[in-house]
Amino acid sequence: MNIGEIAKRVGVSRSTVSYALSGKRPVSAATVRRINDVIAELGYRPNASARALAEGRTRTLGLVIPPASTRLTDVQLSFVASVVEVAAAYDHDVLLSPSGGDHDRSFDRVVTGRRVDGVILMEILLRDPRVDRLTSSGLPFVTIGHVADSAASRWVDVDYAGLISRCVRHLADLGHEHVVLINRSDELVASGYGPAMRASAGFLETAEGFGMTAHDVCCADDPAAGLACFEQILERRPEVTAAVTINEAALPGVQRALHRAGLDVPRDFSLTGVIADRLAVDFHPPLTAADVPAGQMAQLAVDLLMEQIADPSAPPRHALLAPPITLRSSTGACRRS
Amino acid sequence: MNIGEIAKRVGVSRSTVSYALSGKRPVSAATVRRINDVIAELGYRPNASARALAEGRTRTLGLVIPPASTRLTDVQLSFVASVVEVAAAYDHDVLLSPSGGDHDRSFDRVVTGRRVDGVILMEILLRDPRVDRLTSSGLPFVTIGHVADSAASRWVDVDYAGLISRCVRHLADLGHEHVVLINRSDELVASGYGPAMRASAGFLETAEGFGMTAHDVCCADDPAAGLACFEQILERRPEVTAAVTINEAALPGVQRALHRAGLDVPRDFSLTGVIADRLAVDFHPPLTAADVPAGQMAQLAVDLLMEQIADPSAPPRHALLAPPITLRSSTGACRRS
DNA sequence: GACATTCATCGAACCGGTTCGATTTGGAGG
DNA sequence: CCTCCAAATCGAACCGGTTCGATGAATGTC
Repeated sequence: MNIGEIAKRVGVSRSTVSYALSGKRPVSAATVRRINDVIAELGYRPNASARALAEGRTRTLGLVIPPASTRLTDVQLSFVASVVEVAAAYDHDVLLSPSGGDHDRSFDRVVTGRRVDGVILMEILLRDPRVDRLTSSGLPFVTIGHVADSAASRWVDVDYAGLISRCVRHLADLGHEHVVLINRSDELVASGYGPAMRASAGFLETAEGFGMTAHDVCCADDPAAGLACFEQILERRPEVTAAVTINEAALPGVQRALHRAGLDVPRDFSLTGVIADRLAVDFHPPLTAADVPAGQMAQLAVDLLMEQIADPSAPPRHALLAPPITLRSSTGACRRS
Repeated sequence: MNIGEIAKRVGVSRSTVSYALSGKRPVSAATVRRINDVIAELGYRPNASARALAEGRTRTLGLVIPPASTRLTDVQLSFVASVVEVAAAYDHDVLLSPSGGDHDRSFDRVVTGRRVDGVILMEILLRDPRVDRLTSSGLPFVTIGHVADSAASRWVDVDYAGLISRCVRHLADLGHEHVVLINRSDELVASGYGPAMRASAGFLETAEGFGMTAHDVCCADDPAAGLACFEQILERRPEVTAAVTINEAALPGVQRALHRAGLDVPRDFSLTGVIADRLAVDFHPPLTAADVPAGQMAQLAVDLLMEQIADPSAPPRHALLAPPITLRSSTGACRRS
């Protein structure tokens, strides 16, 4: 059942059926109704491949995700789900492509095979070869996170440097003098992962500005690493009274370490950072933290991408999100001095 | 740069280029080399839409996921990532479609627009309209979880009934007489969600067989609900000495409730169930539990789907996985009587 | 040297839509 | 009654591949 079959049954030409469906040229009301009747009766749906070939666009967006081996975090997951929903609101579908930078057959297929009209690239590095490939391919794309020459490209990011800086200031206001940053994993930092780099920079700079002693430590993205890492901090730097973190996955371990050490939050120790709301409220006690607004980022990313697809010559735009730091119960005045 | 351009530059016909690329007819070695040279030089990639139209297949699989509003669980996420990777190994891409079960535009587009060669349907209900739609559309599909008339369809599932039954037997062997099942949410049970129904059935039946008193309670999929739900159990049924669960999201709350009540695991209380390994090992103490093998399920689901796509007349196959219950430290002999 | 056979390649049709220019139809205006 | 114009519709070309039957050249056989 193709468009020719519909045309034959209605007794019109294929082009008339096409115009009736798209509305790009006027078709008499009576004809439209007959066409719609037949279509409903036969359950006809236009073939997406044929339409894509003729129109030169696929109504599909590519979403490049980290490979399964890099255990996706909770935030990433909800970002993916949100992207799919926002795209659906634009009547677009989402094609997934796992890419770690290496075994990139999938990335190749998606980018060079004109399978998609645009791409959203998650988890980019400060210098990322995939960004170069996309740039030279001419395919519209938006990155989550931004690269060095950010002005020329389209991106959405969370202002890790600014947020972490504000967290440190908050701790300084409460009288803390010895603070630590629990960052993401060694590997991520080594590979030039933006959020980790910027969090570290914002942390050290601001702490120095307030005359605090500050250390930043890397920690793998899992509870066990969080436990080990935090116990080491408590042992080696007993003077530390507050921690800032962007490592959500390590939090359960941090909590256990605090509990084992008999430290009460916030009486004996303050904890804050950039943590998705749903994790922050489930912590014990609920965390004073800035949200990672995955849904909002997805909305913005798709908006920016659709804008560029509609008008490739539009000037690059971007969004640096700085969600508010919500005061909950995990930070308090420093009791030690 | 299309196939005609390549053909012109090499000085052969379009069909020769096509055959050289697909290998479906012999082409002289010299010609193949010249074609490959030109292709490499121009960076040519065949247009996926044109190929799909001509071949009648898209080399794309559809993956129907729960909508973002239904917060995806950790296990679901890693399942999605695994499906994408397995599909990539088959040189196929994955198109995502969020579907809540009703008349979904996205689901419609994917299913009826010949956008995909086959579909994997996650989180199906015991009676699911989407299964009927797919069946009548003739599109190959595999479900995660199985419906009532399971013999006629293709599916992959975890044997929740059997696994929960074995968990209960394990607790019976340890001398427990009063047990509780912490099930998934009310809504899921009400809508006929297979794993919840089967877990409940296996639980009650087996407990009865051992002469235990057994209660199953529903609990929303988040830590707060887990806490509230478990505190209520401890208060209303103080005789209970062991719990079985399939609700991973509620676990942190259960842990806190146990801690608040001053109950030590496994000395005072035993806890087991079907829990993804990565969560089970991070629990304190590590949980005796059956894994939810998301990666293996993804592999099997894609295998089954590709098999059906290759030969639509192949007899339906399915896989009911019963991963081993790994003994860790969360279950022990009953101290009360 | 005539003929059958194989190998490499070509040309055209086809997949199912969209789109452009051309054609038909009907009504208004002179 | 003829002309003109706009509305509605048609026919053909096109998007970029795949595939089938045909053609021509080279090889092998007797």
